[in-house]
Order: sequence, then structure tokens, then C-alpha cells
Amino acid sequence: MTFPAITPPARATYRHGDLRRALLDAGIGLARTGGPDAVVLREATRRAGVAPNAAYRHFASREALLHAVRAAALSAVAAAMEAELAAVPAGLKPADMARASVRAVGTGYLRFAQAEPGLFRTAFARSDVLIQATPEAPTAGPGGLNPFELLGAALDRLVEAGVMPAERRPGAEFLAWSAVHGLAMLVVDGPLGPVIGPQLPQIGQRLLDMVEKGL
Amino acid sequence: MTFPAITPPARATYRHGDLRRALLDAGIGLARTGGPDAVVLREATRRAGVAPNAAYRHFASREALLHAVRAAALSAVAAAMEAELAAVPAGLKPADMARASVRAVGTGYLRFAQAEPGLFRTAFARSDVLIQATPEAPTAGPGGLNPFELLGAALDRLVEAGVMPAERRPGAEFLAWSAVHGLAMLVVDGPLGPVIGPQLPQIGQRLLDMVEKGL
DNA sequence: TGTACATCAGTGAACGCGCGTTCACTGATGTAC
DNA sequence: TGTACATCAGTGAACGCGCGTTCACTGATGTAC
Repeated sequence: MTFPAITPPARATYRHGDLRRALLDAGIGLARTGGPDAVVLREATRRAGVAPNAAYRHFASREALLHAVRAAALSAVAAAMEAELAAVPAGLKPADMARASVRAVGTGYLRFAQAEPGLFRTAFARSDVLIQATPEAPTAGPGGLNPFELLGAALDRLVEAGVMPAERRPGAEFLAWSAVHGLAMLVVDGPLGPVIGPQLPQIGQRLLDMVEKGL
Repeated sequence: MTFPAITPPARATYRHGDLRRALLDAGIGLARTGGPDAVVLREATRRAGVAPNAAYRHFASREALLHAVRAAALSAVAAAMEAELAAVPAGLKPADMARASVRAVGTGYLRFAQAEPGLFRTAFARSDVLIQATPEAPTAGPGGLNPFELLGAALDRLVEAGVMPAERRPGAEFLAWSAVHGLAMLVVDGPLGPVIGPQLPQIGQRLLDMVEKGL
């Protein structure tokens, strides 16, 4: 009877198998717990059960790993939005449907921020390079759209349904995004966490009311 | 003819004079350039022209210095808001006056974020302890109110002037703050910087329109 | 089917870095007599 | 008006830490013949 170590998993072979994936997963785990600053090469290799410099076979630098983790986090945000969108009841009138879609996108965003604060902070943290999807680091959700595109699509439906005048459409994603992002940041990464943490869902819905009325 | 060094300033005496102030100023300078992570004890002492451990006469730890810097940054935000408030023309009707006050608070916030991104990020960065004003680290502006209180006061005027129904007042600062904060963060510390940096003022005003209509 | 060899994933050891923080100290100041 | 002394601000040297990254290497794999 053998007892393979759990952390790091015992490796039968000299080759790891899929070290890139293992490092990325470790990085995601670090980001979940500690946000972007916690994504550290040495710790990722430790978790993968590998020498520190082995990481350089798969990532050019710490920054490259962080970039991949960030893309994964964005993809998870998109997935959370899609889950909310899927829960919108079918058979609504077009106008109600469009409104519900915008709310779903916002609600998914807020839910994700609360459920995964570390990943949320990582997804939207400051970065030198503009985060951009690559084949190895996709930012889209299962449906193929990234968070920004999902919001844009929802706003488009608002125009199509005649709820929002077309001339107000350009730039509307910045306004809606700002509102929701601000609340999420203040709660997750700022001074409002202790103040309104548990009431986030209610305040979130009030905020979405405001956006809906104000757009 | 003597040439006193500029950095660090030559000290005639063994005693510094006001090292606490010098360290705080150095910390503020670091935060301006690099945000909260750049506030580093050793660099602050270097700038003050003093041995690294001298800081411990005035701050219990790096965290304590950062706390003081953060309070100073909040105080500067308040001052920026007050400056906008002071620019509101007198003689408006109460309702217009109240609306203009809310806009002024928001505009001050956004202006500050754009003018001093490092300080802005420092003011609202994640922190273990809830940032709280102390006699040594005041967070208020010249008028005696901190940013949050200034916003609250502006919203109160909205109710007094009959623009906003009283029952919607509770919690309204969270909604208004979220919208403005989100835009500021996305531009200053997030992915929207390159995208809409220069148009911040216009988008900011549209955002304030949305808040005004939506509140 | 077997063997030589190129490829390249992972190793082991080491580097320099800047940081926060502690220790025992020294030198200027101000107060008590 | 002068002197002893307590106070405490700043010094000098050192600590351990974890990090990113580089170097020359070794061992497993797969392909060409």
C-alpha cells in the first residue's frame, strides 16, 4: 500500500505532465486567498511540487503568470454573469427581458465579487499591460463573450427593445460598469466591507434600480 | 560659501526638528508616485536623511506610517470636494443649489482621482483596520468634514430642498459613492485608464446625470 | 525491432535585492537644584 | 548663573526573510535510421 503525498502530489515521473496547468491552478489558488500580490512564482512552484526555476519553462516571468491568472479570473466573472443570465425567466416581454438581462449582468458581477473577492481583485487590479485575451489565456466565459462584451450585449438589447434611446447607447457600458464596479470595490477591497457587507445584495439591487432609471 | 545638500537636506543639529512631519511628507510623496505599496519605511527615512530605524521613534511600524499617509490622502480628497463646493454659484434656487452640491462633491472626487491617482489609490486601498480619524491623523478637510460626511451633507440638502423623497435618503450615499468611485477606480487603477482617460470629465458628468436621475 | 541521438522539462545551487525590525549605543536638550 | 543629570531622538550594525531570476546540469522522451 502506498501513500502518495497530497501536497505536493507525488510524481511518479521526472516529467510533471502538465506543469503549466498546475502552476496556473496554484496561481489561481493564491489569488483567491490573497489577491494579485499573493500570486508569487516561488509559492506556485512549491504547490506544484517543483523547483522554483521550473516555472520558467512555462512562464517568462512572474508577470506572465499573473497575466494568465488574471485572464482566468475574468473568464470566471463572465461565467458568473452567464449563470445569472441563464436564470432570467423565458417568455418575458422584450422590454422586460432586456431590463432583466442588464440586471443579470450586474448581479452576476456583484455576486462574483462577494463570493470570490480575491479573484475579483485580481481580475480588475492595476496592471501595466492592458489585459488582453490570448489563445493560452482566454478571458471569455463558456458562451464566448468576456464580461465587458456581455454587458455590451445586454445594453444593446435595451436599445433594440426600445427601452433606451439609441443616442444614449454609446459609452453606456462605462456608466453601468462604474456603478457596479464601485460598489463591489468598496465592499470587497475598500472601507465599506465591514459597514454593508451582509446587505450587499439589497444595496446591489437598489444600485441597479438607480442605473436602470438613470441610464 | 556652503552648499547644503538638497536631498537629504543637511541637518545642522543631531536632532532633526520635526522628523514625524518629514517622514509623513516623504510617505505622501511616495504614495503620490506609486500608491500604497510604495509607502516604505526605509525609503521614507532615506528621504528624510535619517537612519532607517529612526522612524520607530515616531511610528510603531510601517503600517502606522501608511495609516497616517492614508488619513492625509482622505483629507486631501475632502479639500478637493470643498473646492468644488465653493465654486457653486450663490443665489441658486434651493433645489438647484442642492443638486449642484451633490454634483460638486462627485466632481471633486473625480478631479482628485485624476489629478492625484497615487494618493487616491492610497486613500481607498484595502486595509486591515478601518481607517479612522485620530488627532494625529485627521481625515477631514479644512471645513472639518471628511469626504463621506461631505457627501452625506449634500444628500441631506437634496432632501431638505424637496428634490429627493426622504424615504430614499437612507443608504443613498452608498449608491452615489459607488458610481463615482467605480469610474474613478476603473480609470485610475483599472482597465479603463487607456480607454477613456482624457474623456473622464465628460463621462464623469454623464455619470453624475445618471446618479441624479436615478437616486 | 533495436539503437543513437536531439530535444527539452525539470534540478540544484546560488546571486543580489530591499525590506521591516531589533539591539545596544551616543549625543543634544531641558529641567532641578 | 552655573552644574548634574534624566530624557529621549537619532546612530550603527546586524538579523532573517522571501522574493525573482540566472547558471550549468541531468534525466526522460520521442524520433530517425
